[in-house]
Amino acid sequence: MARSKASITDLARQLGVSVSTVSRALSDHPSISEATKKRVGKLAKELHYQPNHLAAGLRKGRSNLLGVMVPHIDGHFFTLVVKGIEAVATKAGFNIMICQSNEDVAHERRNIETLLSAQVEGILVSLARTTRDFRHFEKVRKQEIPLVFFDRVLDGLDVNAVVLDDREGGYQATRHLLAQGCRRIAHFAGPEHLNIYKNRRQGYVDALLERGLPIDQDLIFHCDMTLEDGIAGMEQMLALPQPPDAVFSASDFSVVGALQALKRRGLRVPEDVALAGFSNETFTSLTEPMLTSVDQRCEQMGQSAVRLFLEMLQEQSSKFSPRRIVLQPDLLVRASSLRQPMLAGAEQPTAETENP
Amino acid sequence: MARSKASITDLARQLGVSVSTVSRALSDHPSISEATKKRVGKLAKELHYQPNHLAAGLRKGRSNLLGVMVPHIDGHFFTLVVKGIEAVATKAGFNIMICQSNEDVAHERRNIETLLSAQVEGILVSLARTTRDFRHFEKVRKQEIPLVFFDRVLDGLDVNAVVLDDREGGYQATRHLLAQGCRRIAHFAGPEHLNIYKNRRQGYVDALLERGLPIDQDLIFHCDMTLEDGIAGMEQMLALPQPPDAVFSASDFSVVGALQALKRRGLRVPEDVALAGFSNETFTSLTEPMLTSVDQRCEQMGQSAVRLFLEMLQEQSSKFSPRRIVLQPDLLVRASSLRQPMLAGAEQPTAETENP
DNA sequence: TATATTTATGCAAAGCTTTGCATAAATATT
DNA sequence: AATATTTATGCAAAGCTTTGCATAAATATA
Repeated sequence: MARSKASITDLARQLGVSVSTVSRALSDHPSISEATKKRVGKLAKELHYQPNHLAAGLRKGRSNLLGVMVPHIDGHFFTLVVKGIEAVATKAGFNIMICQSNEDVAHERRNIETLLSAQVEGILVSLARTTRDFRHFEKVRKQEIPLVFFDRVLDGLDVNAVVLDDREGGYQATRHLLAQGCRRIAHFAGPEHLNIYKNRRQGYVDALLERGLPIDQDLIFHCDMTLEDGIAGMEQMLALPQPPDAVFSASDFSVVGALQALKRRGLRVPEDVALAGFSNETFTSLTEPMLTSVDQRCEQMGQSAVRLFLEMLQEQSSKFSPRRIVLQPDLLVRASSLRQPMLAGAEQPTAETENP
Repeated sequence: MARSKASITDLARQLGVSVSTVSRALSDHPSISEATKKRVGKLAKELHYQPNHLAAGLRKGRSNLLGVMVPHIDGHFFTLVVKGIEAVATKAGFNIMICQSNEDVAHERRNIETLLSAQVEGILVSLARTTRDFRHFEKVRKQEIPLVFFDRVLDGLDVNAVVLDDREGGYQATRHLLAQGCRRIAHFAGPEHLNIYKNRRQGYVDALLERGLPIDQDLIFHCDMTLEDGIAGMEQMLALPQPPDAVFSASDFSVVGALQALKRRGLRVPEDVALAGFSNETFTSLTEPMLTSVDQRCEQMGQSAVRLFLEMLQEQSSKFSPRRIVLQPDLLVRASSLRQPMLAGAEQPTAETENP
């Protein structure tokens, strides 16, 4: 019947009261009598009244929108981050508007425009791989809109960010392998211009040095972290006069490659070569043996990003002290690296096994 | 300097022209002189003017927002669908607002409210597992807002939807196994109240019957499709007096379980038992052997859903003829089911190998 | 030169809410 | 009974754009 959209004005007219009364009644304002509140509520339901957020947002200067930009939605990591973002944002009364940069700066620029136009109250962003230029974020700052980076940030930039302690992840994984008795530990390293890979390698190096072990460049294999790269890397390692007894890979994909290469050669994991990866991808629990990996706290990263945004919102943008939240990785020890049976439930391999 | 937000009014004042002129200049209206357009454009850039979509949307009655609701964002399938949605929606000038129902009807109801309040111009939704009641969608229809379901739809409901032909997927997979010479084909079936699983099983049944083979209930294992279920199912099958020579599982997860169980027993895949799964999960290309699986055309599903929405938008909601788009699955043949070496590039196993 | 046409701009309303201030009615205070 | 207080409601502006209609200026036509 009633073709569409009833507005607050319609309600007012039908009830013979003013629009302000209706507005206040709907938002449960104390100076409206219970009686009218009920009448208004009843009619609202009957007419399927739907508050118009656009109008309200316009008037109040608040959109209740939170913009999110990721390089791409697919893939394990960003998906989970977005899940975390959605959860917290929703709870705080925000709707999230999502877009992908497709790893492309031009896209990124355009998306920022769009988000700003949509009057988002904040922007959470993980940079495209190629982004080096930051002018498009200037505008955001000019408009004093809270901006939070997550995972991918340019080093040295004084911005709000939540990142994983990748170095620590690499460090823990390597230390764990050492604790398992491995002494020639190889590393599959990713593109060094991405800080995440640089840091993971640094953790690996730190752990070895701490133990007084040399850094053997032959044991470091640089690649793009694909499964195929993993196979190639493993084969290269096995061809060495003194092959490694463990591999810490900066990616789960390449560690699967290593696993396949080893199996093909009839070598046993972890007895002959122990394996550890990074990211805790779904499939790490599906291989045989299951793969030890470093969990990146994806959901928590999303949650922290939103919380940071909410805090900034509180502070009225007056205090301008960029914070950086560093999340601690979580080493998940599984069969691929377990040479010495552990006590049940022990997921922190470091502390107690520290001394030789 | 200029603390924040310049509006069209500010531009008008500073230029000594009216707001309407500025508005038209910005939208490149033909009746504005090039000269003023340039002046306006210049100042707009200087002041970092940002059009306010809320205000524009309010005035035009168009929000350029498209609502999307999925049961959960994580996981292979929905992630890819969302990716597809985002791509097409963005191209059509829409921003997407995303929310999760967490497989919970109450959540779903609330989300619908939120999306409607946000004045979305359409809603794409995949139902929560538990949804049986549809009153919350009534409101959407009342407001004549285009509503498109994808993947999960209640049967018999006369709504716009884009779904996969799950029966065909099961049918093709089974037919392929038959063509590979398998004759005792087991099936791991999912919860029957979900039409996707029911249909996949139906495809399996149809293929067998077509070939004149009996449906052996001992060969059908009902479960929740986890990896563990797959192990259990496989072991149960192997204990039969006459074990199967192939398994078609309605999920990739349980087929990995089957693979593990087989390996543990020292049985070869595909020589002793051929395997095929469903969903083309990432890890299907990471196992050894790689797993044959049915691709669900996730991205295409998202794209189709948006296109359907756009069409409805065109038709002014006058013509009310719910359409249903049925996507054809794509059987990806990999080593786990390949007993007879195929010609390179042949991904359709049916047609040419039809007759015994 | 007066009239018709074109070109460029302005006025003001509308879209839906929210909200400060004012007002009317009802109740409490003396 | 007159005044003060409380309670409930209304008026009108504001938030930023868009747009139909009107108008002024400039150009073309007769």
